[in-house]
Amino acid sequence: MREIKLSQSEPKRKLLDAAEQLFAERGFEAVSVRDVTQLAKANVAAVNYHFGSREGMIALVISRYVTPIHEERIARLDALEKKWPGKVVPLEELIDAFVRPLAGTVRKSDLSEQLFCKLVGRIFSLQGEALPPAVEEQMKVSIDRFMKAFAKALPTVPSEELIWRTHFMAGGVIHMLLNQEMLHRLSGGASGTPTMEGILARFIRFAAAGLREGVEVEPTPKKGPQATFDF
Amino acid sequence: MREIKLSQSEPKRKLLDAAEQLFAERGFEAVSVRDVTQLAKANVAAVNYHFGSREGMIALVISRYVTPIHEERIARLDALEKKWPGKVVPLEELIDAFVRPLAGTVRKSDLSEQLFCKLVGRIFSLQGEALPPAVEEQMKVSIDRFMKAFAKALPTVPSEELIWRTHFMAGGVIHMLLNQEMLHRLSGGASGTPTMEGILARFIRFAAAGLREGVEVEPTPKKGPQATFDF
DNA sequence: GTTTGATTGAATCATCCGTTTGACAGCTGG
DNA sequence: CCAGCTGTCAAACGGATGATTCAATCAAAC
Repeated sequence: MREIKLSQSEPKRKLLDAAEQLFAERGFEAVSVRDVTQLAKANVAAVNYHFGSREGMIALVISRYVTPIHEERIARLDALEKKWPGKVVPLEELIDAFVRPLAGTVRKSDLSEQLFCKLVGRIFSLQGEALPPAVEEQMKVSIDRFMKAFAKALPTVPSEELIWRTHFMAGGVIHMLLNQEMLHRLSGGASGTPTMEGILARFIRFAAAGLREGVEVEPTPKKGPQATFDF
Repeated sequence: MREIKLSQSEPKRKLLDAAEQLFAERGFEAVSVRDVTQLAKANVAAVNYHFGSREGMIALVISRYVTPIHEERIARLDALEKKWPGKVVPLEELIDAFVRPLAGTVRKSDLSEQLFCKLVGRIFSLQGEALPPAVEEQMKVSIDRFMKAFAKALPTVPSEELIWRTHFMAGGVIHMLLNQEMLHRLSGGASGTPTMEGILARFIRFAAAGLREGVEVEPTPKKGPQATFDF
């Protein structure tokens, strides 16, 4: 009998959209409640009414981005381990599963691809400073699963070394997400394929080479650069 | 318009020291002039008197960090090119010359090593948002020189590819500088050598492998337009 | 000793911030 | 009809911020 409202009320969604856009453009700290409500054409009190506080709104924006990314990471990793039963998942495919969800595969809002990436980069560069506990927990879970997968794919790399290398890799993605626009602009026509797909392919090759530095390559027939989709 | 004196007076230096420490700990945006003057035990007006404005103080802090780093980068690159006259400078030595100045070789203040690195990371993650023009120019100069050196060391890597790879590398350093403390904490005893020297050695191996991914076979020298970008 | 210019100090300004309030409208179920 | 809930709104509150004012201080030059 009791009716449950599932749909987001219209102004609340407009607030979230405005907040996402402004956060992506300027960063969390540089956006005021009044900026958001002005862009959303809502009243100043709307933020505190709908989200409790400014921090609540930020936490909601963050979790709405991180959760789908986390779930897709896990799903892709599950799919990979099912695809290579018992065997070792190829490193490039692991990196792909780890990185691609950050690059806009899961689109929740109607932000442009660049703004989406920028916001994701900002979120993941926070690194436990002001992250909601639930979000931090999700991050830890994915990191843990992928670290184990990386360790299995690179059994000859000492675990301490692997920690640092994945750390460097993470920094590379975040920096790429945050500054791809600037790189496109400054490099003029020299940055080649400006599509996210091309950037991802480049990054995966770079990160894979760095991660497996020093491991002896068995006579496994290596194919050329792969920029393939799995699904 | 108030005249700004250039000579270092005692309270001015104390202001800069306090500002450096707070900026490193909390970030530029999260520090008010009152925080700085309180820590420096100076009057609130001192900031505006000595630096013209809060932004002027920030710009001075930034340039006092970036300029020595830039100069040492250039000096190390000059030394390398003199050490290998006519020859190709080994990639690892180039990366070392590029990265080591960021890690505290040049110490201007009495900040702890971690705070120094964190501040450097914060500065270089600004990426042309609020950087003083002179500082941005210095960055462009070093990037340009090192990009040419990298291109010479890796003649078979297409220039577009090289731009992206150096970009990934830059992200790795910045992330490492900003979050090394967190990594130490999260990895517990698993992160092995926590010394900056050890981290640098790890990073150089990682970055070198990523930069020269795919080189050893079939040298196809390619020439393309060179590009500069912030780092 | 007086003058002068550079600093410092306390108070104040105007503005912005996040949040709260209370009034008001629209709707719903009784 | 009217209670009661929900959402919106203008207005205001208390606080923090960067900047400014103006008198007081102080050391050196004259």
